[in-house]
Amino acid sequence: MKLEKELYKIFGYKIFRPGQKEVIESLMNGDNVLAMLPTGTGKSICFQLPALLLQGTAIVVSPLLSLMEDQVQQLRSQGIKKVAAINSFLTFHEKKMIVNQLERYDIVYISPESLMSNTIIGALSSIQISLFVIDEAHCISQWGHDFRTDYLKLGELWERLNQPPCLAITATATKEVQRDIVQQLRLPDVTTHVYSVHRPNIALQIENYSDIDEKIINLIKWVKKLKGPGLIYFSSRVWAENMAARLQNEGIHNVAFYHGGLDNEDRLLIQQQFINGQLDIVCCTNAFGMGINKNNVRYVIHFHFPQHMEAYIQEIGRAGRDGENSFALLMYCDEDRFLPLSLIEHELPSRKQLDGVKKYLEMLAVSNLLFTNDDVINIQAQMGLSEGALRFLLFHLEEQKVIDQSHIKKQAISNTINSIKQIIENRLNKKINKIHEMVDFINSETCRRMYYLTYFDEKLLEKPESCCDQCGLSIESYMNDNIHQSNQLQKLLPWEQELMQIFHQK
DNA sequence: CGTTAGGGCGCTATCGCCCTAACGGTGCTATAGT
Repeated sequence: MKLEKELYKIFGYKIFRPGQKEVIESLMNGDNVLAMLPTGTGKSICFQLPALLLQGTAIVVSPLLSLMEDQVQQLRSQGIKKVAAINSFLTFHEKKMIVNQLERYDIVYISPESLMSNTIIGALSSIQISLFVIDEAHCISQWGHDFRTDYLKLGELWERLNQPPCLAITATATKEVQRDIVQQLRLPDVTTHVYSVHRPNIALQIENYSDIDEKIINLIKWVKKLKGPGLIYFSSRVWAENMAARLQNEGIHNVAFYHGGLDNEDRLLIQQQFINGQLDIVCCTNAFGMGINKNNVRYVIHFHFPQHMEAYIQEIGRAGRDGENSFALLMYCDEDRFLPLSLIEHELPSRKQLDGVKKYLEMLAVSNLLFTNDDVINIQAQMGLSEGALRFLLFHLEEQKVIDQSHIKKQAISNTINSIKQIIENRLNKKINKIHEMVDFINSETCRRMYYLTYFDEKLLEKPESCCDQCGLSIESYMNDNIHQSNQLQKLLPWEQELMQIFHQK
């Protein structure tokens, strides 16, 4: 079959981008596939095209509501109508309508949380599933182990659905994350199509500052000089908001902030304004990024450094998708090291909270009481657990069968709590290690590009002309032309300026 | 680490100061009925 012909007929593209055809052919062949394709190479085509060609319904697990809505809308605008997203935007009635006739759809987008509902699983069991797709599959590894544990149940579900061809697709995953994805999904055989994370058109720079005030002053300097549009990453919401205001006070226009605390409407608005070019700069937390399809982002600044190399690569990778020269700047000062450590520690239940849970469960068990929804609420309130931590806890209590169909196994409580403590400790160690890797990268004195490629088990084959601060790069090409000129003029004395103007005839 | 919220205290205080503890980032869901 001529895949190119179908590609043209359905999507209007004449040729495949690197990797797309290979992935599609493997899927059409019935293989399970792990694919890592660079950002901006049209990852969704990899499953959309075979989903439309194959018999049955493709299930696409997607991490964000906005991603699902985006893709459904895009497909519909291309005349592909048999697509749907099952999520909380739907009314009960709408949801029921779709679930009752799932087989009529070619592609159904769904969150891992919705996917775990018994109604949905029941409906899925009775239809033919063409593909089981995990979009942004690094979420399994990055989020599944902590605050979105439903990601860890996908493997079991896939088995229950009789193992239809599975595609796990992402832009950024180390070898270790790739292994984790395959293991969590319980894929017995997998065909991997892994392409380079190398982004030659993004120049890398890291700067050290003695304290936070110096950093703020320099951020303002950089932002005034750099050619936009740009993204500035912070690791707290308050910082993102305050610096957006500060930049506006400095006379920089079209700046907004974005973080998970905004309501859906505002988030959508800012995304749209940034994509449409009405905003030049977004000060954001790591909430901003996935699903932002903007080609011409010229720079990404990290005011705070991300928690691991993968996140760094993901975030700087939002620059220069059009292939034009772009700039990634990381601003570091020593006191930054403590924030991520403390974030991590509050993420999972503490030992004290776990001891409290243990007491609570033993009390229920002694009285021969069932574990009800009220108990979930009580535990969360009494121990002061975040929602993420609570879900982490429930996931492991259920997985280790301390709580099984509302029954509590008294003999297992103590051991399980201990083993959860162990899991948390391992998890913390891993994450702290990742932060150290990040700080090592920042403090290293070798080529930045070679360093991160090595981290992803790749070799630097060809060094771009404008590489990194260690290899030397000419910053001028990333500057805002107008401001660059006026800065030069400002340094001149008035009579020099006049002379300049005469000679340049401006 | 830095910021902030909240409690205690002084002893002219429905105020102002100081100290301490807590927090800091990512997202999904809701199974009924006019």
